[in-house]
Amino acid sequence: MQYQYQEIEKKWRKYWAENKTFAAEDNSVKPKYYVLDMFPYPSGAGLHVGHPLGYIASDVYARYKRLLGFNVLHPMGYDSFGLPAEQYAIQTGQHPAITTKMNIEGGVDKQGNVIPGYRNQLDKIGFSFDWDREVRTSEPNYYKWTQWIFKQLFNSWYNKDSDKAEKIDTLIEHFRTKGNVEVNAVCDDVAVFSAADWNSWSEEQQQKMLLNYRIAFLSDTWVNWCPALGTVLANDEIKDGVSERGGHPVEQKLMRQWSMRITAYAERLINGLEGLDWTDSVKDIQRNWIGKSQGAEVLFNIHNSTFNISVFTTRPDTIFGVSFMVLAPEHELVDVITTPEQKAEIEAYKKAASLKSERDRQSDIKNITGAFTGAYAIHPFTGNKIQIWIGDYVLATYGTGAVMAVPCGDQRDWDFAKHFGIEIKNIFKDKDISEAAYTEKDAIITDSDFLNDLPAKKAIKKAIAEIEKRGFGKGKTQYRLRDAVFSRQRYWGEPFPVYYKGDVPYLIPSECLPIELPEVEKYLPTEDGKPPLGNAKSWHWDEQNKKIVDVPHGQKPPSGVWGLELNTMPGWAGSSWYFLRYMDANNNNEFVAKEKVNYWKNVDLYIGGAEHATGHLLYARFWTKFLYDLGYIPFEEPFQKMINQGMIQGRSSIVYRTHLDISIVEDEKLDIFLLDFIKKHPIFVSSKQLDNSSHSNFQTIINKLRDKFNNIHPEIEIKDIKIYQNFTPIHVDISLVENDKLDIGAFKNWREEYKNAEFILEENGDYLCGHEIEKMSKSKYNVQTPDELVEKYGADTLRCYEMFLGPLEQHKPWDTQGITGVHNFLKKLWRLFHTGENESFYVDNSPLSGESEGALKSLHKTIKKVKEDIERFSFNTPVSAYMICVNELTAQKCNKRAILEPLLIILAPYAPHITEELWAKLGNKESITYAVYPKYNEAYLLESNHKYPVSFNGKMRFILELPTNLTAAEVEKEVLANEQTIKQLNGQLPKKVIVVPNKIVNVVV
RNA sequence: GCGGAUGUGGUGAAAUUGGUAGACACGCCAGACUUAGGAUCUGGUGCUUCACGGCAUGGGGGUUCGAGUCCCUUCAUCCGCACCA
Repeated sequence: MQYQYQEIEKKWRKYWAENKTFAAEDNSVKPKYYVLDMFPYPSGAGLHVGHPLGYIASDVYARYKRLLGFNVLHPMGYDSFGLPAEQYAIQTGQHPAITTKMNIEGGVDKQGNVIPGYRNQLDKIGFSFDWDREVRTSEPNYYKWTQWIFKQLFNSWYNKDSDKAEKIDTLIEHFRTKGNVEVNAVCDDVAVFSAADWNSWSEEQQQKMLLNYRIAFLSDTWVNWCPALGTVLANDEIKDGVSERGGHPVEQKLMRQWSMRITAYAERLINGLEGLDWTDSVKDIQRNWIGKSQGAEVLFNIHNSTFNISVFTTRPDTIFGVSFMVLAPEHELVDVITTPEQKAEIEAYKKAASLKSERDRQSDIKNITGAFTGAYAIHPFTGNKIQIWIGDYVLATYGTGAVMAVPCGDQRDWDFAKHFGIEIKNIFKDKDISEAAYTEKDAIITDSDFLNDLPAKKAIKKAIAEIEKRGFGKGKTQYRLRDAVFSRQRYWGEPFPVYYKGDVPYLIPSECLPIELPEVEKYLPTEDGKPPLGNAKSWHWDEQNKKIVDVPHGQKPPSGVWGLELNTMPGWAGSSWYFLRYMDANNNNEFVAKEKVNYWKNVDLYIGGAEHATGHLLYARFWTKFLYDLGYIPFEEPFQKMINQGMIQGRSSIVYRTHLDISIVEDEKLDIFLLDFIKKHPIFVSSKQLDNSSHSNFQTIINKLRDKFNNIHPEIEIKDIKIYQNFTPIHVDISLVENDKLDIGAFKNWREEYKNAEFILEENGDYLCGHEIEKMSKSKYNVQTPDELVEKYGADTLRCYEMFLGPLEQHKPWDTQGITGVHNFLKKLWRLFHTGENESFYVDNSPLSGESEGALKSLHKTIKKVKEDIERFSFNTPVSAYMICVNELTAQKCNKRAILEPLLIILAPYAPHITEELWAKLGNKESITYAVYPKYNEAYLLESNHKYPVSFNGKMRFILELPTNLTAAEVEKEVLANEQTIKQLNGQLPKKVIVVPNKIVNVVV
């Protein structure tokens, strides 16, 4: 009986779905294990073989854990809000909800394209997802809770004293009784106020003050505005100065926006990384992104002015080396301090700087520019007057937007000083600063009053202490991380549960959630530039009746009715907490029930791409810490262990096109026929013949085409005919190619213009394509879908092959050729169970006898190897181990149930369908999913002899088989007595003999 | 510039604590069986040499009886950050 993978796989997928085989238990005495894949965005293009790579690995692990007796949570869902569906909606008018649904469930889109549907594609691969827990971020019953979490963020502030988020009520109480004097909060700059002040304020004034403290807050901020997408973008959504999606330019714009005070968590986000089992690379990217630096904030008075300039420095020890100051051109004091004589120059510089885009400013770093304000600061220690400059190497958005320039210790300051001829004072003992600044921290400070003779480390401490003592500054930690902009001017996202009285935001009561996305006529901004929700008919809140009401455009709402928020939430809102929802996906009363989150806790294994390092992974950690602070969940880090799978690159096939080169006896009118003929007869040269124009086929084709041309145009006399020796590489659809061999017939039908193509072939008559490794994309015709492979080889083959390809984390090219090897392995496995007459199912049920020693050894070696490999997340090596085992058992003609049955269990995580089938054929009534992973027995692996490789000076010369129970001395004796040794020594005396028992022997001569 | 990762046959790769480099596959070569095969099976296959042997884990150096593995140095590719004071 043949291995009928199509039928088998269909049968078991049906069985699993009907029996809910993979449903996780919420109340179980079993230990829990939570395996999660990164949330996919369901795009219309569907999956290619790169996407399921991580899913297969996590599925193998999930199934493996079940065999070990764990209660495994392995869910899947969709991050279904997002730009592509909305862009499509703008183009076609189709509601993004419809597109999104189709992308998940399949169908035919408006342009007639068949959309395979994510779910259909996933199902074919045999994943053990618990589909009853599926979530979609764009479903109201999901985003209800995203809105609810937003409300918690709005209703919280960050208390630095307790170092956690607290309910805003505690803050209000504090304001009411004590004002804000003793409040130690992460907040915007606010003036001091008393309890009396607070109590005297109007509701509006109080609300506005609270916005300075809330963790979700509304403020006027400089945002990255992307005109092409019509929305603001977060820093992590911008790559190289353009939008990550679509590559559109981005500009800075001052807008009133929702933000999240993620900066409050900067320190905890850095510290929390320590205990995580993530790659150093992703941890570093996050540390880098948060960008912690420690130093001091120092105030410099301005000569003849009441103003002062605050600077942040990481090197307060070099304060005696300050020889000038530089402000960012946007610094608020620039206009105030500039002297009348310098006004013109400063204005010109400011203008020039403002015209430069962020990108130009970055790319133009070699060009040193700046202008002198004419003003002077007073050095706080020496009292010296120091020049104040402006320069665009100082960023307005970092620190205080001003620096104290120490040219001897900072290269940028040094360059600036050199360029403008400003004094460079050396405060480092015995260091030469004539060619460049000395930026190492190992120099001894000199010429610096109380810091003299101290190394940098000690001097920094002493300088800060002195600065604080004298009251013109303090030690400070600065972060590069910015608060995250949380509004998007788009339609397809979560609506905010917010309405406005004037410009003060108020929350919709929790019992009224979700606030569902309204219908709009078009998905573009309104004519007066408001976000798409401005097009909605019903988008006002009736406070009294607690419902959304219709207020016609241009009309003033009646009293008690207020406009709702027009922005929507960004993509990362829904994905920042989805892993919690899987624990309790259908709960209508809570975002997750306490007892469930207490049982499941955090994700144990998280698999996905490394590209989310600064976005999703940071935001999800932030929200997790926040929910922990408020006591909703019992852990602070969402993803304990993470593996970042590598990208699977495409392997493009290339054909080489050229054409005839004909010259005729001149007749201009006929040129058009000639060109047409040439165009209709493209010539493709097989890749190995490119340098071989002497190939007889070249002449054959020339002759053939000449005859053909003469037939059509006998009146035209050909002067010369040859093949143009310049070959254009063209991507050809990989479905027309197998093992680099082109299916010529299919190729001719692929494109109308190739119908009459001619081919210069290899000797054996094949057309061989060239190939290139590049990203999988439609335009390169190199996309390999899992569906095709499942069709051709089965899901088990695909699963094993994707794992077999190489280490999960590594980037690797897709090569379909190798898949047959894995397919053959499964066929061989099948044959082990079909040794009866006419290859019918047969296994030997009799107990093992002496001659099964080899089989036992093969089996137990494999049990051990596979277990160890999976546990260290080496997903590729177990496949080889299975192959070796099946090869050995085949050679031994083993058909014993006692051997084959455990083999099925250990293989089940990789090849679930075929193992279920054979497991059932063995007479088992329950799914193999919950079988017990076999214990490996060391005794079967013990050998009586060991084959010692015998080396001379480290070079292996021969193998000597000796009993394993010999001592090192006995082994040495045996080796030295061996005639091959005597031959190798050739009369020389061995200096030393190294014997590692049951490993190696090395003779030193 | 800073930080991280990766370099092993024609290809994907393996070698878990330093101990036979190239397991397992693909591809290729030869053979068997077939009307045929993109089916199945057997054997061979790092490079070099007629051979004994020699050379091989990006390059150079070191530690060691022994290095793909540890240390130093250098090169290449990829990723992240980049006037962050």
